[in-house]
Amino acid sequence: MKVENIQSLKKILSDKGYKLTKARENTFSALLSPEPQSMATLIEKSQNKVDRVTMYRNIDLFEKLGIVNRIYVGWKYKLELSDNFMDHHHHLSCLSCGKVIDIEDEQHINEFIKSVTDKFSFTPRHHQFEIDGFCIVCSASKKK
Amino acid sequence: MKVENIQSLKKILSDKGYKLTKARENTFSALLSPEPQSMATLIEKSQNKVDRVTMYRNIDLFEKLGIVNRIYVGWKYKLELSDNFMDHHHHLSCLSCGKVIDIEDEQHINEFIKSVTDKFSFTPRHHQFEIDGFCIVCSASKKK
DNA sequence: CCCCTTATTGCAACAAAGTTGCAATAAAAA
DNA sequence: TTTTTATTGCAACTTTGTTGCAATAAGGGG
Repeated sequence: MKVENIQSLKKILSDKGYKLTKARENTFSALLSPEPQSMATLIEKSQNKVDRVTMYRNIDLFEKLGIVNRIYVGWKYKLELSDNFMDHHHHLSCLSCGKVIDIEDEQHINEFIKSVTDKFSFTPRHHQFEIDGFCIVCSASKKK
Repeated sequence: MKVENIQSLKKILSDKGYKLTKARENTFSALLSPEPQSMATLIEKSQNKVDRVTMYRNIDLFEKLGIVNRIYVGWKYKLELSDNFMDHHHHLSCLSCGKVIDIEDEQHINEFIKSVTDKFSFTPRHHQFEIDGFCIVCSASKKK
């Protein structure tokens, strides 16, 4: 469900009976970024182009259409354009200082996902694997 | 970091220089439940025993101490008492209708976790594995 | 190209969720 | 019991997300 440009966005929308509007084009533009972004950031980037409420509604729609992923980092969620068939985020998150460490390694994971989704006839869009705990620094220190 | 009773709660707190207070006892009581609960539920359960703000502060503290886990289900987080060494939640979440399907199967996962956390000298507290996509019903239907 | 239908937008108003500063209070240590 | 220091509750505020509705703009059909 990767969106390459405005035309492919239009196709995805119209296939489901939705319209391509200026607000949706701008929503899409705001999403272009190498990093996942918070809702607040998207809203700010689109100041006086897209209304706050419309932004919420379109992000919801995009998510249902598989155009964007909502991922959790620490306590908050962020948004990003879907990229490949299966986007993913694997990280370690420190409960104390909030540091986030990204991890790679997919092999085991991919088999696991396939076996599970097949079992429920579930169509995966993206996945997220988070381990919460304490980083090497915070494991040692006493308070805070 | 499992808390068995008020005495073990007191020990965990005082070991780090925190005090055991009535508010914290009540926060702990509210957390007792077979199911993860939302912040709103905890606040409501403790009506006129613990102030809203204090509840937020103590839940934050408990999380840092590893007494509670914050888990994401669909779009919102819920809270639960830590139970074992490694709590976990694995589920499929439908982006369209919001249905959540729990999955078990740990084997691959556990090795994976160990290899990764060892590598970063990270002390795991709990983990969560979520696959977002479309359930068998929503994969078929056209809109919404 | 214009008209018509219907989805979509922006606005205003509201509801929910989370945060901050501070004076009063209650643990725990002495 | 007194003293010290963390913790609480309150009030006020910020941020985040939602709802209803009238005005507007896509896009399909003639």
